[in-house]
Amino acid sequence: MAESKSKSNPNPADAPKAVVGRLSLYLRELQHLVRDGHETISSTRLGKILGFSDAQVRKDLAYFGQFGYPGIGYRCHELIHAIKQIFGTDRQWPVAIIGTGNLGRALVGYKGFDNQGFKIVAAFDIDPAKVGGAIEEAPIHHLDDLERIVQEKQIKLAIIAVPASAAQSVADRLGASGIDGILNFAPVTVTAPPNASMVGVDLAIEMEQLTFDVVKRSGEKK
Amino acid sequence: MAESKSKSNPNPADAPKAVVGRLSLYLRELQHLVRDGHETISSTRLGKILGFSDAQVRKDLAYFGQFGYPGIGYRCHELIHAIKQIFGTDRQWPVAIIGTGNLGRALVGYKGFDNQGFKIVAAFDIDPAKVGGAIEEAPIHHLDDLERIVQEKQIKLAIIAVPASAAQSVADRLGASGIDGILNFAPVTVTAPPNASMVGVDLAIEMEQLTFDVVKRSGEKK
DNA sequence: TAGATTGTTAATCGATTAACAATC
DNA sequence: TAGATTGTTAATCGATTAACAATC
Repeated sequence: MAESKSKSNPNPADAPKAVVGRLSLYLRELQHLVRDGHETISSTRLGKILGFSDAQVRKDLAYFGQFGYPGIGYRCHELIHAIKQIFGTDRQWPVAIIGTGNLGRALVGYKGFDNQGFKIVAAFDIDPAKVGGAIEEAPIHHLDDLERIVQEKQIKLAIIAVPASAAQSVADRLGASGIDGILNFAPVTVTAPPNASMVGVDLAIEMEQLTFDVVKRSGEKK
Repeated sequence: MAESKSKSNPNPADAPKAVVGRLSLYLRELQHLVRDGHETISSTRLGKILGFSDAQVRKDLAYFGQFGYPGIGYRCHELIHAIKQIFGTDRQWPVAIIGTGNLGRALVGYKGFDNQGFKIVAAFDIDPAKVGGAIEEAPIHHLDDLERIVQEKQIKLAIIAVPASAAQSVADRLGASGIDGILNFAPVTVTAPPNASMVGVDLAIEMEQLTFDVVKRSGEKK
């Protein structure tokens, strides 16, 4: 019954996936702009850099609030702060990683996570030779200790970097441990546990998207 | 003037990006289905597994041809073959990787690439201590030898795994060397060289997409 | 034949773009 | 004030869904 919002005030939760994806690109670009000494940026310029229209930039941001100044544009620092709040990355999230093969180890050491608000605080494996060790600062625990460590360290996010065959069962265990979000690198369709969100990244699929474009071009140019 | 195609025959090159993305998911799922012994699959079942409608599956595939059998569904093997042809991954693509840090090394060893038609045949770095070595089977060359090796090994695809600050200049050099497609892991906006396609993967951005969902949910549930 | 399922058309839905009054 | 630029509405464009004749 507390229905008082102005009619034309899109709700952030209604933002389409595509908009949220671009929001990340805006944030990344704004951070580069600040490093280059820019105080403000217009929707036209920001769009040009990223290959979007000025209208799209403004519309996208309008889902989340009114951040701009007519005649001026957007103040970079201010907008960065606002977007980080939207993503929840104005604070640091402790993250668990499951699987310490090539990819898992590389992800633990990936500096881009730290910079953007993610800190990998624990790794898990089932190989007794690895358990007890550590990668960078993160201790490697046995997967059987997942629930305990997740509780102790208040971990809400996890990264799956195990073979495809193990991915679903790991996802289920993560759900049972109370994890809220899972980033899945295993190249397989995994059903998200109830109450958890999931994002999948398949590296071979990204390559396929590329070859499709390359093959398409070579067909046209012939 | 050889304009004889039936009017309702969508051109593969017209397929929206979203459709091509799902095509990769269909391929991946079909491969799993074959491994599980399935001969055929209906659009309804395939859609259900991936969370799409039956109509969407059929419409997506229709961009590329008529692959189904009314009353039967799609023959898995046949459809896999057709999709691989569309992506050009019915043959093996030699791939170069630039940057042999944590991520670069992990990508060279990533088995998912081999399985899907990509073989990393050369790595590049500018660190004299690394040049001359090798990762798995791939020799590490100096970046200055890029053009020569690309020609010799007929490399068409490259992966950028260098720091953000170096990404654009590496992309430019790749373009100058005649590379057709670039998969960029550096967390920065990179402009594709003329005549080359580019796909970007930003791992921190994928995590952000996840936290957005997690934050959204926690807001709703309160 | 009856049942299953496709490919395609038309209807619906959603996202992007264009335009402009309001604002600094 | 004149110039720049926003937020928002309406118009356009594109993608998804529903429905169904055709087919096995």
